[in-house]
Amino acid sequence: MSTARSWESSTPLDTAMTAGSVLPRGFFDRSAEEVAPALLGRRFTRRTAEGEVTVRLTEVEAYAGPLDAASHAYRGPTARTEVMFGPPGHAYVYFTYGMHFCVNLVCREAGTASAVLLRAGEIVAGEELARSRRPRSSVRDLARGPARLCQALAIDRELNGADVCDPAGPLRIMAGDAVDLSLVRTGPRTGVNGAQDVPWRFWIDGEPSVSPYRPHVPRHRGRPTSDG
DNA sequence: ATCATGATGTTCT
DNA sequence: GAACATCATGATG
Repeated sequence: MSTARSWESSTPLDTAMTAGSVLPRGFFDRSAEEVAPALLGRRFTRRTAEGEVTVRLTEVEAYAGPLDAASHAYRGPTARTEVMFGPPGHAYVYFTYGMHFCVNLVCREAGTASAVLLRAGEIVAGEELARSRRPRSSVRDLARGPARLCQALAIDRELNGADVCDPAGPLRIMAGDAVDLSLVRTGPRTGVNGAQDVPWRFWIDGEPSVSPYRPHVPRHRGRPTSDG
């Protein structure tokens, strides 16, 4: 088949790298659906003055550009999506639902919008700091979901555009630790209102930190009613 | 476990 | 004005 699981043929670009280095920018210079499964299992580290928190990525989602009705970049560049149209290897952070942030890693060359949403991870370092940021959360739920992950890692709009391939930067994606592709599962994306059938959600089989699948349900804001 | 709903502000129409 | 790449909470099984 020409279409089935074409991402499986992608080759790791970091086999010769040591565990302490970041992924090279070239890793991101290909389509989001190729990059997404290759990110699973890798370490993603946030540094602040308080210390570092690291997650092992367990769930991601790919978004393409103008051909993907679910992508923020579908209708062309705007002030919000400017970073998505920029060079690869940078963080696209957006604010949603009036209170949450989500983070993507930008793929492909400048001018072509494509990105991978980081949906969930397992905390592997800095758990105490992560718990202080989400004091009511169980350990399992600390980074289980895209907005929770941003909370645990203290990611907000200040990090929009941050270079995740910069080894000295506040956000780093590390080389190494990729999971074997035999452990990768795929399915429809979560929480999107268009192109839901594209199987561009990727996760590691059996991981407790993977978020439960919910079909998207549009809801309008509650209105005051005249009868109370 | 699932389901329903309120919270909240930015972006785009 | 409506939608939003969501989460916490409370009800229910």
